[in-house]
Amino acid sequence: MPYQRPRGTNDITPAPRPNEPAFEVHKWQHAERTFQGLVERYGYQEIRTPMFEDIELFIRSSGETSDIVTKEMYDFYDKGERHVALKPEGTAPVMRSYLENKFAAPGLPTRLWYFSHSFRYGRPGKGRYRQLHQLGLELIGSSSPRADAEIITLAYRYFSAMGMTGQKVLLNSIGKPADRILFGAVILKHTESYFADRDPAERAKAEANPLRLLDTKDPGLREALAGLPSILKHLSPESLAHFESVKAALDEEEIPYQISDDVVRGLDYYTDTVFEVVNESLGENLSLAGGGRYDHLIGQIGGPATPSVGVGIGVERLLLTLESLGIAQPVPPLDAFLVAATEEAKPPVRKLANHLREQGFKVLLDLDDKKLGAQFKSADRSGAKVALVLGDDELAAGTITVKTLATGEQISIPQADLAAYLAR
RNA sequence: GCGGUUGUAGCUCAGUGGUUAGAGUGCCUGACUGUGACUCAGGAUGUCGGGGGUUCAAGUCCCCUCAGCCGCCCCA
Repeated sequence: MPYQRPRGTNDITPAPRPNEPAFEVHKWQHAERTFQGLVERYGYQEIRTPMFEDIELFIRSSGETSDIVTKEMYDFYDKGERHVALKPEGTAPVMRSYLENKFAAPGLPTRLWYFSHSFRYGRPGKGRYRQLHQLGLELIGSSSPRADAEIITLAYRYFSAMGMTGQKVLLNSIGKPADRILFGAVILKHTESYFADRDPAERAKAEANPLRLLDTKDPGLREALAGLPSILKHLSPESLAHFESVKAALDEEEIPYQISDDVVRGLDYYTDTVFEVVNESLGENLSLAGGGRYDHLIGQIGGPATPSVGVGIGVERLLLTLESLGIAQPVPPLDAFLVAATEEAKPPVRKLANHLREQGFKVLLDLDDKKLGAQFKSADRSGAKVALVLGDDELAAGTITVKTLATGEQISIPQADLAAYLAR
């Protein structure tokens, strides 16, 4: 094998890859179309941004101490000495474009969706890739709790529309930056004795962003955190009221969720609402989607303060979850495979193929002058619903033989009735 | 980035340091003169992930490396 794909990347192929049924292109197409169909009914419009950006954009938005910035960025210098990074997430580029191109509709919140690559330089594994794909939504310009609920609702309904069951929304609020500074101090105080005899690097990391200690799996640290009051007890009255309204709006939409006060998210730009969507069948540690409100992001990258909320959905993880749940995805069928029974029938068969294609049918025929039996074999493997046979008898009578491949049943119909037969 | 584990035919996998590396399945051809799947007969296929080393001899032992998977970190 002279070459193999770069580590942590995937080929998305027309036929399933061994052990990787999720990377079949028709499943991806279905996922994209379903998403587009759903969110466009809510007024979202597509946006496409470049695959790479000035690295500063990500440092400013995600936060200098975030893991994405400190160790997971695919960055390089181009021939003009520009320091750029393959985008590690979708939100910052969309916000940059929004600011740069000023396409906001006056008087209306801006609703955007995207389907995009993301790149994260981590150790790959199942459901964890260096090149991954995200479907995302951004609702820019509303501070209403209904905006938060709209985003969460759409994420949840999307998974349902894909046939998924068992997805859970984990919901939390991390308040405003001021709340977080206060709560961070509380956390550090609470874990002071634990960190007293830890190494300085670990201590520094904790001090840089104490909130991230909350979702630790380290048993010692978990113990040290025991008895710490919930972040929800430290919210300002405004944040608390916002959180209550988000919950009420989700109840109204009948979206099930569970409050999970250890969901803190890895990016610095979130304010108030944060959430993740998980599914047991994918594994405890992998989330299907994550998002929240980021009222200060646009301000952080140099624009006017603009309240916004969004979500990113992991396409690989979505499809992996559907596989592990055994949820079948529709395979686009071929309408017919045309078979020429005799040499004389070949030109009419080619003509018929074109005729059917003009009418919108998906048809295939033999290219390699195969014998009749081999043509049927091709028909069988093509996945076509029927084989259409033209030979001397049919040409003389103006009929066509239709064989249903799954059952082997064969009937003869007038050629004039063929389109109506296939369309039924 | 850290720890563990795996890598042999298209696929699933056997293979005590000792001829020319096997099985099942799939694939190709034929029996089949107007019919795929079933049956029967025949056939092709490997850089044993890659590189180096030890040895009379390496798929097998050692080192390095690449890739997958599991756990950690983190997240989609």
